[in-house]
Parts: sequence; structure tokens; C-alpha cells
Amino acid sequence: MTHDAVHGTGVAFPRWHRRVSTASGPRPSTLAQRKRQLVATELTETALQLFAHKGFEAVTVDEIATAAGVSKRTFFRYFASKEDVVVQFLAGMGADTRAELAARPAAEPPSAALLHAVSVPLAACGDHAERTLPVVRLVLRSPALLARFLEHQAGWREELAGELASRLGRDPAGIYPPLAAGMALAAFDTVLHRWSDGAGEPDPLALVSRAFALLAPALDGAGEE
Amino acid sequence: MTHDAVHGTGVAFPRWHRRVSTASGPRPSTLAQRKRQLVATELTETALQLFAHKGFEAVTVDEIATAAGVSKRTFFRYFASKEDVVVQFLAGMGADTRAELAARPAAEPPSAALLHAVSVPLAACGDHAERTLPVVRLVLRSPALLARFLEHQAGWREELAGELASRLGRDPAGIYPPLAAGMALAAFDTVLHRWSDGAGEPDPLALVSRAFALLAPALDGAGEE
DNA sequence: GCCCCTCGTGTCACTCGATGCCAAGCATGA
DNA sequence: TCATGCTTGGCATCGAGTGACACGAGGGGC
Repeated sequence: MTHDAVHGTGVAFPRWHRRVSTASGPRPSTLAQRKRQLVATELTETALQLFAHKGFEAVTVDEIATAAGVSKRTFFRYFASKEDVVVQFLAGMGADTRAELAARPAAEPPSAALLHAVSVPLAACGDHAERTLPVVRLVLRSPALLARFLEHQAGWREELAGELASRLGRDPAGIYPPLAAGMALAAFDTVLHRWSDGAGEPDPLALVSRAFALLAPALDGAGEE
Repeated sequence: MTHDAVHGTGVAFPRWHRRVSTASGPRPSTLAQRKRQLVATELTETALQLFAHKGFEAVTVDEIATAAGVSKRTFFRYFASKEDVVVQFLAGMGADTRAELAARPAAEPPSAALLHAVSVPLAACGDHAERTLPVVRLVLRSPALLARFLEHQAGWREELAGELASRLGRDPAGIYPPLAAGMALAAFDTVLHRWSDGAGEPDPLALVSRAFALLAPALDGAGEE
């Protein structure tokens, strides 16, 4: 090990990236780690600024690295790909959603639990709209970024499905868990789109609440399969 | 005027915007187009064979092109990217789904219409499992292919949402259309996963039917927003 | 104080996906 | 036969991503 790319350094956007702290324990915050974090945030800031200014495709990795004061090779020691600079920004949303779902009371019906779970990252978006909105717009518009983002989401769906299955004592290989997770993520996506496109609707929480009002009968109504 | 501009100039968008639907009989148009089709299928066959044998990442475009008897440059005249060789294989599914949705009787409730729409590509998968199953497995396992596939699906969702909106006379900017489309695609994805993973379940139609039984109350129950 | 070991970084070189440009081949139509 | 248009191949180039290696700084042990 001790190889490249353990891109675990939560790159500090909003606070929403909370380490679950189950396995790795407390963060020692070594000097080396702090330096690492510094470079990572510098790279991220620089990249986002350039992307916002020139578009994602038009910016080269060399450009980002040079502007941030490091070499291209070093860039790839922090991020697995050019897309990762942006997508890692949103990467915490999946973990947060799953953690929140795990934290919801077991008696809660799936629709309510999933609504609360999905609301966590959306609330963060709404609260830090100045910073998140440009990033979300960037991701949803650039094909390459969208592809990577959706790929991440596929992982979230599996995690949410597993969490749901264990929550409800259902067969993880059944249809309901991944389907319910997919519905929740569909709502998430829809809200994200409307929020990013929308000039009018400022509150993603209200949107997602309406979305789950539609989904609820399907999420809660299913007895067995 | 009326020189032989018969038809050839009409198309001419990106060259690779062409249906490769294997289901219906090959509709020959021009000799040139037929030759094109020949090269395209040759490239696709070769690529799929190599991918199945060595994995997607391990095969280079040069390899595919050489094995198919053309140059690398020509490969990119037929496919926009390496992923496209595989994804175009499945590209027709989105169009078929949307077409079927448009063809369903207007009086049909959304759940039934969407079920039938989504069943079209799934039935094709089930019928030609020998050919489609390896491709589907390849796509769902290779990260790069999955990302592209999901990107395509995002486009399908928009189309389905538009179709739904006009079907039901709803506001296309509302929440219901994209959400319903997302639910249908979630069912589609879930079924595709189960079908590709499954050693036991041979019938995707039965699976998707069960999935829509779960979704129906949400798809049909919503009165207004 | 010095040595050594580790780690992060920069440089170089390379693979591979993807694109632009230009010349050659081959068809069709006048 | 010549001109036109389309397809192709070869070449050059860019950019993403990776491996190998050497350099320098910091830390620990003597």
C-alpha cells in the first residue's frame, strides 16, 4: 500500500462531510495530514474557479495544477481524475444520506425515513447555496461530470438498499430495497434538477417533501413481495 | 437541383447518430449506407468479443480496429468513443421505450403505460438473452460503461418526462413527470440488475411486473401537485 | 552534532483515448 | 476521360492518466 490515491481527505466544502468514525477512530490531524488537506483544498478551489470561468472541458489538469502551484503529477496524487475534483465535493452526500437513514428510528415508515435521509444533503445545499449551486449546475450540465456523478449515485443506491433491507428485515436480494432506494434517489435527482434550473424555487426541502408525498403510497404500501 | 441529393444529405448530423436496432429486419437504403452498416456491425462484433474475453479496460481501440480490419481513425468515424461501441448496442432501448409510451392509449393509467413501455426493451433482452446478457453484464460491471449508460438514461428520463407531461396534460416543469419517469427507470434498472446477476430468474417481464405493482399506487394515485 | 530513513514532490517518459488535417482510393455522373 | 464527393488511412497533436526515478525536507536514532 502506501500507494497513490487514497482520496479519503474529505475536501472540506460545507460541513456535511461527517466522518462516520466507526473504524478509523478520531482524527489525529497530523502535520502531514494537515499539509495534505491544505494542498487538496487549494487544488479544489482553483479548479472550481477555473471551471466556473471557462467550463469544465476547456480547463486542463496542467492548468489547474500550475495555478495551484503544484505539478500535474501531484494533482493525480490527490484526485483520481479530473472529474473527481468536482465530484468529491458531492461525494459526502451519499454517505450522509446513508448515515441518516441508519440513524432514523426503526419504527419510522420507509417514506419518512428516506425523506429525512435525503433531506440532509439537500438542506446543506439550500443552506450553502452560494457555494453549492454553481457546483451542482456545473455537474448537471457537463456530460462527463454528470456521468461520474450518476456512477456515484449507483453506489449510493446499493448502500441505501442494503440499509433498507436490514432496517425492514427484508431480503436484500428482493425487489423492494433497490427499488425504494431508486425512488428516493429519483426524488433527489428531480429536486436537484429543479433547484439548479429554477430561478424561482429557493427551497429544496419543500420540493423534496412534495416529491415524497407522491412516493409515499408506494414506499409504505407494499406488504410483501 | 434534384441532382442525386436523394436523401443522403438529409441525415448528416453526427455520423454515429444511427440506429443499430437488431430486432427489426435490416432496412437497406443506399449501397453506401449498407457498407457503412457492414463496417459498423463488424466493429461492434469484434469489440464485444474482445471485451468479453479480456475486459473492457484491457482492450485498446487500436486492437479493435485492427482486428476488424480498419484503422483506429476509422473507428472514431463510426463511434464517438470506446464506450459507444457497447452503449450504442443498448441505445435503442431508450427510443423504444419512449415510442411505446407515446403509442399507449391515452386513457391508460400511467403505471400501465409505463410498464408496457419499459417492458419493450426488457422483453427484447429476455428474448435475445444469449446476445444481450453478456453485454448487459459488461455494462453493469465496467465503471466507465456504467457511467455512460447512466448518462444515456438521464436523457431517457427527460424524454419520458416530456412524453408523460403531454400525455397527462401536466406542467412539464412540475414534479410529477420527471419523478414518474425516474421511478420507471428505477424499476428498469433494478430489473436489469437482478436479471444480469440472477442465476435463477430468467424472466425480466415477470420482475418488472412485480416492480410496477409496487410503484402503481404512487404513479396513479397522485391527483395534483 | 550527524546519519539515515521516509515521505512528498517534480521531472521525464510513456500509453491510450480522441481529434484535426491532408492525401490517396474509389465510386458516381457529366 | 475528367471532375466531384465520400470514405479511408496515415500523421501529428492534444490531453488524461500512470510508472519510474531522483531530489530535498523533516524526523528519529546514534
